Amino acid sequence: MDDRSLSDQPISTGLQEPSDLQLTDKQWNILDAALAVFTEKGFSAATTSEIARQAGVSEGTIFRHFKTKKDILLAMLVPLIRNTMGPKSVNSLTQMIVKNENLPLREVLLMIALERQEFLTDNQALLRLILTEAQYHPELREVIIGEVAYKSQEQLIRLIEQRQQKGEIRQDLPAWVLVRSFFGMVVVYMLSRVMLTKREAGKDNREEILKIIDLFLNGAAMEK
Amino acid sequence: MDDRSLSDQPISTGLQEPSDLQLTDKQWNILDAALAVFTEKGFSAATTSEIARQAGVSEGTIFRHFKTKKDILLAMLVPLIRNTMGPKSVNSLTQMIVKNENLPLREVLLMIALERQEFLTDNQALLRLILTEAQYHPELREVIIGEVAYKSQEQLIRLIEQRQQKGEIRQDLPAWVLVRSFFGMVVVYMLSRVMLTKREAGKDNREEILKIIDLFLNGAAMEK
Amino acid sequence: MDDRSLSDQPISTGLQEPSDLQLTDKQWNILDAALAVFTEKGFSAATTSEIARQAGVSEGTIFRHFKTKKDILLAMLVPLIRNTMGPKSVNSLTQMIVKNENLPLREVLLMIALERQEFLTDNQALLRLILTEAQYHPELREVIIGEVAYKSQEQLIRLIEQRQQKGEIRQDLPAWVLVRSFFGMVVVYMLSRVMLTKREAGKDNREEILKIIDLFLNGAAMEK
Amino acid sequence: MDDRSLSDQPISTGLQEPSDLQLTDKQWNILDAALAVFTEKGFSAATTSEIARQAGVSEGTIFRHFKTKKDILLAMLVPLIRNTMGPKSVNSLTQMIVKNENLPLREVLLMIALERQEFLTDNQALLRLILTEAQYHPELREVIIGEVAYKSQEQLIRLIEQRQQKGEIRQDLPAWVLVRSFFGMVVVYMLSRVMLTKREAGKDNREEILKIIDLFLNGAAMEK
DNA sequence: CATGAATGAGTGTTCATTCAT
DNA sequence: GATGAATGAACACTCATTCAT
Repeated sequence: MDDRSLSDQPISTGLQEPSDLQLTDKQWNILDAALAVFTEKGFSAATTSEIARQAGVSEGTIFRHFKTKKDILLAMLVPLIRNTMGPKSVNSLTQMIVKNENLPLREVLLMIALERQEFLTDNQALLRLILTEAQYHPELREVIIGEVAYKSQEQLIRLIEQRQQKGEIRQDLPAWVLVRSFFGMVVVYMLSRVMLTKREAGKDNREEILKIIDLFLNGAAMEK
Repeated sequence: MDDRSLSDQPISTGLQEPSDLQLTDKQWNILDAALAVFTEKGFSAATTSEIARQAGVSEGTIFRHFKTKKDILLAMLVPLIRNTMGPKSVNSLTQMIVKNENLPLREVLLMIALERQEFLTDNQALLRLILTEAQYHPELREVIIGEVAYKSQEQLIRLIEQRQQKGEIRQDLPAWVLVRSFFGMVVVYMLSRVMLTKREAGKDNREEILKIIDLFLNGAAMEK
Repeated sequence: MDDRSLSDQPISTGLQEPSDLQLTDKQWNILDAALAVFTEKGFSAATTSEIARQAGVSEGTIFRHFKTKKDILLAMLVPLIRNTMGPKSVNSLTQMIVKNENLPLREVLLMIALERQEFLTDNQALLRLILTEAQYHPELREVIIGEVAYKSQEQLIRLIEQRQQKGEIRQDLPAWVLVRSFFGMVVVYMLSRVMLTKREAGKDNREEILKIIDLFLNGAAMEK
Repeated sequence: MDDRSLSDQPISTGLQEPSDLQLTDKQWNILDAALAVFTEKGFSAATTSEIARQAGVSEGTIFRHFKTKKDILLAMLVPLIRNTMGPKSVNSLTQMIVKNENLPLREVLLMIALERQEFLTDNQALLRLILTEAQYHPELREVIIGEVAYKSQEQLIRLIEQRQQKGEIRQDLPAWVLVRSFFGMVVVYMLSRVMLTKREAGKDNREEILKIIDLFLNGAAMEK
């Protein structure tokens, strides 16, 4: 599975409908090529000529549609985040939370974790690009925080508060502490899995995730 | 607070003693300037001419001391990680763990978290550079994993296993799950604090960290 | 007489028809300038910036057409040798030999010598460049030997063997000894003429060449 | 046999006696290294730092003794030619001519050719350097012509005229035509031997040279 | 006198951007 | 609108030459 092509990536479906964003076929070709080249080399080491070649257009054409190289990056990433990655993340969270209001929290957290894991695996290269370039392009940083981080956190906070009201969850800790902690536990586990191991991606790690959820719910201390 | 200059950064103290690494004053100047420029622009977008200007030397001088631009990066980062960042992290962990064997775990975890927080705050820009460039330079990746990540994790695992034997900590979860989870909770909290807020760095957040530790030890679930 | 510009040089007529070699005007300009600069300074001391200036193009343009400086040299010299210098030499020899089968050898040798002299005079600077750079570029060396030296020698051997069969020429010496010797006599005479004297090129030296041919045919020894 | 080191080369013996030329040990080291580097890379592609390294001195020292890189070249080549190569060539010719006044010309020419061949073989790289750089440095050109070419030719002319007076050699051709022709025959034979073949240097080619001398003396034409 | 670190102009080469066609 | 040749400033890197020690 090639996670470098917008057309093959789950995340890119939003862009496949050009009318959505008033993008012509040609512009879409360019952004698709840009995604591939930027993710492989990084923004700075990528060249517009390679993007042009991969897009099957001339270099001149690129600059007819996008004023600068930076514009290509932002024109590609910002809508991707705003229209696809953000909504997709938020909606899937919302649905899982709403649909499963009566499921044990443990089950819901597992679903969320597995879904996040799939997302991270499928979009590894893209996420790496986004996080790297966010350092140098504040526009990007703001979109990520505003459209993905903040909104996702909101949904998780909703979940936690829901369960706090139900009495399933401690009420003496602010919801955001619980949310960020859970997120941190899961993400660090996933990253270490991706970075440190060569285990094939398919291997089922549901058991390991369940251990983390158990830890989150019941704590590390010996039960009194 | 300028966290871009080696001379102002705690982490760089190891390098400030040139004899340690056989670095001349001039070489040190260059690496100091390189840190500033690489940190600001990233490796690829940084130019040797700007490094030269900031170091107050000619461009030729840079290449008398370092064969390529990439060599500058690695000559700066690898010793920094290997000789300073790594040992510093590992030793402070080791000491805190050994010295406080009889302190409640909660206290030890607080000390560790606060110390990590200080480290992260003081070396923010440097850490960002290291993690970004680790993507493109496997040498760097290996040093980080080998000299910092792996060794630090080992110390924390020692701590957890010590407390498991004492019966303070559950024994039905592998130590590494506990370690990575705690690490994830704390780091994501700190990162969100750094990225999302404008609160001045000085503000005491001991209370918040204690909440996270409470969560880690006692879990999110309502006590039965 | 400017023997440094392709456009003024007989040898370059083949290149002046760009279609022959798929060379655009601009590429031809660059190669023309390259010939001038390489000839004047030698390959190593010539700079691409001077070639650009003389070609009336920007330095970037040069590298759009030729990947490296060495490529410029070879793109200029190899076709010149292969398509122009080589065929021209070989064909004119062949024609002189075939057309004048019944002329006395003395007359044929004179024609050949005069033609070689004209060639050498017209292409002095170019020949000097080729022979100099052949030391450092084996590709060039091979082309010269294969396309000019070997093929020209073959024609002369044909002539000699033809005359040996007719009984005009001694048969107790191998043809190649006769050929290389004649060639050596003539070339050294011409080089010394070019290098050592200030006589204008136009001066008729037919008498002197005839003496050399006489020597070649009849030997230096007093007739018995 | 390393023909790149002055100390191993017949030609360099003249320079081994520093007092001859007021050269200190250090200067001699530099020139020795310069010879090696210049012959390998050519003047332009050679670097002063490599010369310094091979000479075992610092780069600064080089420029204390020789104002510019070009000065090194000329300081090395000009005395080499003037004091060693020239005299050696001329003297050996003179001796062979004077000592063997009564030997058949054929024998004398053979001795001369063999001696020239040895010289050329022993000093191949040096000769290539000299001829190449003579193009760009008129000082060099003048020394070669004045100290070697002209003086050597004079000796050969003396030989020829001696034999003309004895009635061994035709008197209807100017001596210089005979000399240059003989020289051309022999040199082109030797060059083609060096350039075109891989036969080991040691192989005896006395027979082939004798054929050339036979040709020179008796001519190519069938004897009437 | 010797050193070698420092220099800075210059090298071949790249690349984002422009613009005539 | 699309092209791709042309640009020229910038790039990483080199090297003959200088000069403080």
